[in-house]
Amino acid sequence: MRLESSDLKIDCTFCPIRHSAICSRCEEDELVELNAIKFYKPIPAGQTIAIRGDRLDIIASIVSGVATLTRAIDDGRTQVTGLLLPSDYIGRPGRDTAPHDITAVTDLTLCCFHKRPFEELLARTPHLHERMLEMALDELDAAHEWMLLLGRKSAREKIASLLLLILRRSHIAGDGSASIELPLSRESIANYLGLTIETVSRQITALRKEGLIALEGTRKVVIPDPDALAAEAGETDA
Amino acid sequence: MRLESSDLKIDCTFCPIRHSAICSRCEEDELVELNAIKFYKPIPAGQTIAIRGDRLDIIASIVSGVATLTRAIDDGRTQVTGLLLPSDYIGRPGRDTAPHDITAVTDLTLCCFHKRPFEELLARTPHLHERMLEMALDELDAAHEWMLLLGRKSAREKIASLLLLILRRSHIAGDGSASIELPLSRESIANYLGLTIETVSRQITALRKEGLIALEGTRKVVIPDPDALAAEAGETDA
DNA sequence: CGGCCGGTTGATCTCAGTCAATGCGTGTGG
DNA sequence: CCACACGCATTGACTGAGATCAACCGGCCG
Repeated sequence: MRLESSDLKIDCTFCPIRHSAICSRCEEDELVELNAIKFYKPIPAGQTIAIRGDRLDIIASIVSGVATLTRAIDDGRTQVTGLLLPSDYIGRPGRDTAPHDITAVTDLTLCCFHKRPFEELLARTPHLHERMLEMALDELDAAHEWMLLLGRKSAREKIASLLLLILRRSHIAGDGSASIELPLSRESIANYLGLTIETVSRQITALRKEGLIALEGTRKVVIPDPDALAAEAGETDA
Repeated sequence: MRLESSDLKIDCTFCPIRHSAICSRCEEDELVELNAIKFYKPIPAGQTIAIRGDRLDIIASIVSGVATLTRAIDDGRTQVTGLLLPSDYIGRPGRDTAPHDITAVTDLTLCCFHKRPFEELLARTPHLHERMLEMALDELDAAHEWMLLLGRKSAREKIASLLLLILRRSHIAGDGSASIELPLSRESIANYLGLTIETVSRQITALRKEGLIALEGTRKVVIPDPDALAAEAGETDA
């Protein structure tokens, strides 16, 4: 791993992820301790942050930007197993190596901690521990949801589900219609949905021709009626 | 949820999952506290333990038996999102409702805790917290591995991978060959692998005809050469 | 201007799904 | 004790969704 040196330090009070990241349950005094050992790290789009099996001795929250977790089979098949958005974290207390490849999709700002001091702090800060467990369980639920998508949904349902996922996580509560910016390339989308780029392209075109979505350029998607799209996504529930 | 009353209580010292469950990191005094609030509950095979969205106010470790987690779409499509074996746990501190259906596949013995007292204990027992976080992260890794399988592997690779998974988790280290007992019906296997029962059946037959496995009845599988099967599973790594 | 990269579109193929029949083991009732 | 039915698994014939192979388009950069 090539994350070592500190740069600037921003007061946690003004941090955009202050109330949703691993630190969100921390009191002032706990924040001070975290602040003492944190350092920011910018990562350019496209850069590999970790490779499966690599030693990884930091824990880091995503302050801004998007990253992916991927697993691959040696013949080139690849599966994106997770999408990391601001407030999500990278790295594992108690683990020395990365369980997947981690790649910056867009330019990224990370709020990093070296593993050892972080683990020490974790051991005596239940608020931190609590929040990390909660986030891990949330991620687990999201992974299970995605397993349903990968194992049982059609290509069209997969695309619709992805668009809704991104819409929800960017929660720009428009009155009815909404528009989203896809952080992922067609190839990454395919690898996230367990499809090929051609199928992704075709399904997006199909949804466009049916008026369920509109495209502005190749990355911006307008969703005139999210509920109609949800019906296409095979959603029963929230 | 219909888990309320206590039955017999076994001393944790003799518990088969003492060293792998959520309590595995606990000291003697911590075990005493856990013991004070625990109760065992037998569940017959086939019984539904929780339904997605249901109130679930226990945390429970599986002492013996096998259970599945499933997510479903209303039209009948179903995905098994997790296989729970002895030492795995059910329920979530900090969550009131079940995020998936939980079903007993075989007869089950659960070691249960009511949520409130458990959470209190958790808050002042870092060993417990630590272990739960570790287990959640392990489960997350397993889920990501399974996403690779669901999104990218062929039917044959899926079957081979499942057989190896069960072989490994039952770790009856045979010298070379090995045999396993499938806890799941063909239907559950299909729902775990994102296939249909017909495809499962055909692929098992194919592996049998090629001598990669042998069947004894419909549930017992002999694997003469696990490495050869691993090659069919599309495995690069451990 | 030309090449490259990412995306789209088209033609064809194939793996797994669907529909349907059959086999097999177990438990039930005559 | 046998007959039957029911649930689970296997096998076969056919179909179709999505993969594969291939051409093409448009923006960007050298």
